[in-house]
Amino acid sequence: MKSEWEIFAAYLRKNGIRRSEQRENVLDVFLKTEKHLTIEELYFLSKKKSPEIGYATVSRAMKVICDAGLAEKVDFEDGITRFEHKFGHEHHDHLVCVNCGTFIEVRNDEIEKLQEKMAKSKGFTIIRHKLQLFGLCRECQNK
Amino acid sequence: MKSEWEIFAAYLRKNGIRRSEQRENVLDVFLKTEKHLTIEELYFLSKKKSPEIGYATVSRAMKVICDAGLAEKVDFEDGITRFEHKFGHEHHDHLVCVNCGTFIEVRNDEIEKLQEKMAKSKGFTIIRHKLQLFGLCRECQNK
DNA sequence: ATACCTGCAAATGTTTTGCGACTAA
DNA sequence: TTAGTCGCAAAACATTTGCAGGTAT
Repeated sequence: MKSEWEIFAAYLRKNGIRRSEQRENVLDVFLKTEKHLTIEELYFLSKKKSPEIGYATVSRAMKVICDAGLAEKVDFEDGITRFEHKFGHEHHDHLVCVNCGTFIEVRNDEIEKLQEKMAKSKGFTIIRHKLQLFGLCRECQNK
Repeated sequence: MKSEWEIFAAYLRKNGIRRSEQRENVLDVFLKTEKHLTIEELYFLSKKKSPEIGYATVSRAMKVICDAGLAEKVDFEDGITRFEHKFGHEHHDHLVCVNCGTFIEVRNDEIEKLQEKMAKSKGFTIIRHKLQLFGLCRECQNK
């Protein structure tokens, strides 16, 4: 199985995109952090390796990384875009706590099947979907 | 059963918010349009009744209208916020065509139940949820 | 050499906020 | 009278784009 880096290299080659230290540092930071990072967080973490890096470069790097299929944007409706790992992670939905902001990734095949069925009955072909459950996590309920 | 206007009036009274022609015109436009309107659309439509109205006033009015439980923000990930009717409309999900932008409102009780179950198993209490299925509608598939 | 890439600053695009004037209650 | 509202312009906010100089291939 190909690693993220191999996929990235192949994507760059195929699209005539050059290698660059900054972009690779952004990817490295992204891959090493098992958390949904914002561009701002990626920016500050990348600064440790590339102190001169600009916000725009991080933004551009994440676009390439998303296009390469390694990352995906997530929007929890708080106005900030986060990125989650895509490669090697099967599709999942999110349970988001509206109080503390923590979230859990969940998956339910039965729901996925029903979605497919529902779309088909309306003549739609689903390309992707987004299911977010907003509520209170166990801890926040007990406060 | 209370009408939207009665609910609105009650909400204003309860929260010490005054009546205003502009706000009522925005609400009137919103209620009379069975479509997911953007602030910009609401702004232009409201201008017909209140030519001097400002964008900010429409934005502020929609906030009050949402708070009163009559409208709800919808985000189809195209960067523009739309508003849909909430009062007297039961919860539903959206099937959105990524090609032409049209959408259908759908509802599936079985999915709702499974969501509840899934959340409960993780200790979450759901307050609201959002399910969006992005794909191609019948017409766009045949092109 | 030639595109691609970079950091910076400026631009973008949508929505919100500050302000002095206005007005409903 | 007085606190909520208004329209306008400016601010806010996250992200993107233009540009002139730098760099991988």
